[in-house]
Amino acid sequence: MFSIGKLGRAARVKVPTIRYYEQIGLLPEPDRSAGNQRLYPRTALDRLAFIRHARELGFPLDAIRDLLGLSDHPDQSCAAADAIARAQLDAVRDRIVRLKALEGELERMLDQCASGTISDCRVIEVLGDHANCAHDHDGKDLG
Amino acid sequence: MFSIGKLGRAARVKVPTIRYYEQIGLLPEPDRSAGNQRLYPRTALDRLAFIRHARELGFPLDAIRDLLGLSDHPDQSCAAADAIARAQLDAVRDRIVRLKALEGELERMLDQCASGTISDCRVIEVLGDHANCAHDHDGKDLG
DNA sequence: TCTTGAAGCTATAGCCACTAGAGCAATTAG
DNA sequence: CTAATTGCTCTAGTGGCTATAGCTTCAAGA
Repeated sequence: MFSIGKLGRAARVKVPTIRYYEQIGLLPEPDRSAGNQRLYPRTALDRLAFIRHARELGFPLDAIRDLLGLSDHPDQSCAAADAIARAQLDAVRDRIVRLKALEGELERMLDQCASGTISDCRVIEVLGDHANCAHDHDGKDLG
Repeated sequence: MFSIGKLGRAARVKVPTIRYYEQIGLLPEPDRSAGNQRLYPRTALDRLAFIRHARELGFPLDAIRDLLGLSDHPDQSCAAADAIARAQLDAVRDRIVRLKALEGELERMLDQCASGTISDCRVIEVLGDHANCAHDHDGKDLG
């Protein structure tokens, strides 16, 4: 049995994050010690490591909830898990495309800056006038 | 003079967002009509367009606040504006690198999925065991 | 056994940049 | 004049945590 701190170190997840996952129902409520402290079985480590790894791959917690549900039913088809991962891959690719457009725009803007005064600063000017831009940009990647 | 709705349409910014920008001090409080409705001068459109464009380029509102402050002082050096834009470019490049690593990991995971049952699903397995991974990933791009 | 410090507990608030909704007042088009 | 649209304020919610306050429990050393 692990304390929450040991579990957190083992899975490399911060203690408040574990409590948060419990609060939103991603981790089951564990038993408590006589002094009301959480005591986790070994299986909690697997589940938490799964969550952490999926988070590192950018899956939102809702998708992780689904994946955890699937992993509890080993006999079913993995088509659903595949679909979730594929959606995540699509989302990641989408963000890369948009960020590359932003990168190009910022590069262009900075290339034109002659480091003079604000009044002839291309950075400020470009920001003030969309017509200076090469692309459209839709601002959906501003986390 | 614009109503808030006309201003929003002109700058392509949603009305509640304009009120939010006012609330956090990014836009000055405008005069009101006899019936307490906001009335904006033409200059508000420039300022709002500037904000929207900077947001589309991924600048956080705090950086935009600084840029707006700079654009109000056209005689100063544009070095500060340049630095803000450069920091934003660095941040964008950083996110692209991390997202590409995630993309590769997800691709590998999906390539290995033979579409069988959950019990031999590589997607679930890879998520459960970090040792299957090619890279480290640090989970800092999960917005 | 006592003590001290680390680790645990709950509850609340904050982060970013909005978005949604309730319930009402003002304006505008027909 | 009426009905539709737009506006107003206020509150709460989003995602995924993180931080703080004020308390209790536990583990290790003297």
